Amino acid sequence: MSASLTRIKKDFTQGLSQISRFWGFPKGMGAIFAVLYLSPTPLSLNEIVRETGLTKGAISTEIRALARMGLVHRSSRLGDRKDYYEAEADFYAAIRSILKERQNSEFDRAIRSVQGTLEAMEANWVEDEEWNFVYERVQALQEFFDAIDNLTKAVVKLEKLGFSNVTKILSVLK
Amino acid sequence: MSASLTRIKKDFTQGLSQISRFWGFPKGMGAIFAVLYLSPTPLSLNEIVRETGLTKGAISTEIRALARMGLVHRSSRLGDRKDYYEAEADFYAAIRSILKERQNSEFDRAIRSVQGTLEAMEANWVEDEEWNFVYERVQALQEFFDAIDNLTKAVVKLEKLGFSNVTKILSVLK
DNA sequence: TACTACGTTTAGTAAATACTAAACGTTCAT
DNA sequence: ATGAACGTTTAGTATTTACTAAACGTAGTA
Repeated sequence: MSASLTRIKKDFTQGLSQISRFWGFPKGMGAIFAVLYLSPTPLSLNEIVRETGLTKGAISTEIRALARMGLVHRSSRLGDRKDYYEAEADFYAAIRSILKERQNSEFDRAIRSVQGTLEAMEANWVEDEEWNFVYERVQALQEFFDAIDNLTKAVVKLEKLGFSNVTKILSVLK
Repeated sequence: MSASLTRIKKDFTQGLSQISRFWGFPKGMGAIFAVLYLSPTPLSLNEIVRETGLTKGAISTEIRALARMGLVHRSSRLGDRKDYYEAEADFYAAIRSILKERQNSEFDRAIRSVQGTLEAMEANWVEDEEWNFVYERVQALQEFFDAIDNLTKAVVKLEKLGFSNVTKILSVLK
């Protein structure tokens, strides 16, 4: 591999690390994805260790998260005990996968607690100005969450969220 | 204020704190927003201190971030040195505001670094199989980022991203 | 002028998170 | 069976982030 290619890869990896951190993920996660994304062939765990400088343990746990999000895929070869990982190169597929994963997450638990607040108020109603105000506000938030939820569900259901769909959306929003 | 209303507010605040953390923000930020969101009247900094249990300093810095995102608004009253804060109740407006804010963020810097990688490769081209592969991958990522960027720009430009627009999008995606 | 009621900044602390090093269990080869 | 090459788990550490307490600057008030 040429010297400049090594440098290119390093820069790119650093860029993705920052993006990863921006979205609240460990920067190592971005680095792992970057290394896999730029590799023409699937890599073993130890190869990722070599490329990223992280330890096996860290990679083991973080790559599981990446796999759960559908950003990397694990595969194994016959007669080879190593696991191999490769990056998902279709980002639209990845988005759908991430949204799907999100459904089971802590986020939805919190959203359901808002729903719960609403139900608790209805079950034990108090006729009071402030009570009314609070109820309306909580209800508005819940409706907003519902809209978002429907949107993500629609996206997840698409067989393919491709370029064409994005442009379709863009045209509607014009 | 009735005892049960206090409890309702506390539960709700806790829920928003978790949602805040999920999105990578301090949980205090969610708590501050929740308190303002459920308050019929704008609150002063010291009132927020009382409601959240956080200190002035923390609230001062975090509320500035909230204001930058357009999630709260600061106002002042004549003959009153206190600042008053109220929550933005229109979440669609808030989303647009957040996306706008994002433009100047660390995220865009990182994205531009991907663009930079691409340009560096073009400026110093090497005819090589792996070089080609890497170039195509980086290019694909950059195109993806562009699509996202256009999407957010379109949303920001809408005079109002309301419920109706969301349903419009939903119908296109069907 | 000094005093008070503010919001902000700063310096230090507590808490959460990412990561390392090493022990562990499993599978396959000898 | 023993050992080597794996991925995983765990316990501890380093780093980052959120937060507190207190000093500070400013503007209005007496």
